[in-house]
Amino acid sequence: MKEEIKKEERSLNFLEEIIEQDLKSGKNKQIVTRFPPEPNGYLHIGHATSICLNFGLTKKYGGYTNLRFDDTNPVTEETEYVESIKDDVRWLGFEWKHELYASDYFGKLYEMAVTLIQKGLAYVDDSSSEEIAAQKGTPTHPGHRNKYAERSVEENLRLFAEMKAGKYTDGEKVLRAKIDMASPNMIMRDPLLYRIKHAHHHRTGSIWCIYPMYDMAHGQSDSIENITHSICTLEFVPHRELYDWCIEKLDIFPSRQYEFARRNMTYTVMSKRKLLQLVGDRHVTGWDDPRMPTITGMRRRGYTAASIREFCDRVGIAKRENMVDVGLLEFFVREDLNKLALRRMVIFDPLKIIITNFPDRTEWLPSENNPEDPNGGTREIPFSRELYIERDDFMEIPSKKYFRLAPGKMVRLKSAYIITCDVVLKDNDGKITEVHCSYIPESRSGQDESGIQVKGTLHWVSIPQAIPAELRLYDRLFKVEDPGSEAGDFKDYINPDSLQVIRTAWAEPALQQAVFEDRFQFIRKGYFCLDRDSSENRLIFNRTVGLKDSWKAPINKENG
RNA sequence: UGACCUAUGGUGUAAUGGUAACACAACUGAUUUUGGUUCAGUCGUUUAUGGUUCGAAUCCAUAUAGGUCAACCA
Repeated sequence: MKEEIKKEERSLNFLEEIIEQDLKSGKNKQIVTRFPPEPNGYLHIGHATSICLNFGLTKKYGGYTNLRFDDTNPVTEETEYVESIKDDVRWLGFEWKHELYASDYFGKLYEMAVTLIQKGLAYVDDSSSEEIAAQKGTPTHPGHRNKYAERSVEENLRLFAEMKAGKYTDGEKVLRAKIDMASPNMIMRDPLLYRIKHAHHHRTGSIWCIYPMYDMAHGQSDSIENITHSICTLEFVPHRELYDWCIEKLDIFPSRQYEFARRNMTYTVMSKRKLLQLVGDRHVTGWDDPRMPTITGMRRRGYTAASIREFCDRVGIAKRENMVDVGLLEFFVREDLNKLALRRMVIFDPLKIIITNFPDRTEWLPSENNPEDPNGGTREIPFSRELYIERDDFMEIPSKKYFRLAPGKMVRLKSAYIITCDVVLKDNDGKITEVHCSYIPESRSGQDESGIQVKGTLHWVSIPQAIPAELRLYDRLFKVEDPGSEAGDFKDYINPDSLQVIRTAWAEPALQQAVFEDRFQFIRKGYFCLDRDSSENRLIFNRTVGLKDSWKAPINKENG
């Protein structure tokens, strides 16, 4: 019985366990987390994991999550990114309690630095960055202090004030914590706290010319906001010692840092630097290129927010390095889209069919919008003498398990009639130009009295009413699972066929009414959405993901 | 010749000293007016070696492998 109860519950991840303990022990009355992006790039699927984690935790346990921009480096940060990040978080379906900026705390952080100086725990160093690096030692050899570490509190106070006042040039002086130059943790070897940058800041303008480093800003900001659980990725593990040191020495609210492993995914790259290169070198059309692992790219490609959330929740988090198969992400989109996508018929590569015994008129046939949705309703689709089917849905000499059209064989046209192939017409090169078929009038969909059972059902469009559309078929951006770990430049592994454009596909007329919010399943082909490049008289669809395809063509490779 | 983090099916994540499990993938079969969906089933897992224990994926030791740290980035 105990086992049955256990099965019902989803097991807790390590952060949920910590939180439940903290709540139970009374250490925290409510949970406060933050999502702390640096506004210097666009959010990607890895950030989505962090967003879902941070917001999900406070939603589950009560409390709230702040959106805090970690904007302590004015030279790389821009307002453009702030807006895109807010837009992406909102689109994902989360609401932050407060919109905050580390730059909001520049005054307080300055005061904290002064406090450290007064306690003899920080000093102004005139060394160059090269000198500081050299004095730092190596992981296996301790570093050593220089003469600047001996400066008096008064002198440090004066110099730091002068740094703030703009008396010195960039790089001339820095403020360092006075901790331990022999620490086995390199981060603790008198880390830099403040540096001089005469640069325009996207929010504070030119008020400041000194800016705090990450370690002087992040934990302190957490503390100011009473963040209870400060969740970050594994590369910050060594920083935790310094994070705790600052909190202890400054005697401020004890936020605690916890680390989880960042999310990696096959056939893509996730680092901002690499993503920026792809955009900068024009390997993709922009941050929102549907092949990008960015939130905005995935959104344009047709991914739903719900599917991304589901992906993040069900893949889970832990502390070990991971490489999630992109197929898992695709599974969650298909799962969501299958429930809500409107079924439509589109011919990618047309083959003309003449129904020789069908009169010269148009018959409108109802077809369900979504077999998974009982309330989905139907639409009318035109049927006529001249139709298009997919070229690869016909084979002159069919292989054994070919269910589709072939000479003398019967197939059902989806929502219409059963047809038989009678004659195949070819041009001088032997290419099939046209196939003549006859239909079985009693086999009309929904009122079939023919009694004929066919193995295959094809999608089709009526030529006179067909509307042209451009299709953009996306494939993985890279040819290898982990481009970052391959020899040479990761860009050498870009998949040259990651975008296949079909200039003119033929769509059923209902697609003329497509709007951006619509999600479609082009029957037997895949899930599609309208691209924002579309215009009044030009429809462009992005393939979000193909349908799962268990059909293996025996001879010719096929089915894009 | 350092410190820290991590090792569970092909992938991701559980099992919190008591029968190694879930999802994806793969493979069978059934259903199907989408070779989709759905349903049923199959496949396959504790890095190694010692130790503690009635009992170890779990605790301990050693080894091995992978990752992180020597930015005036975050």
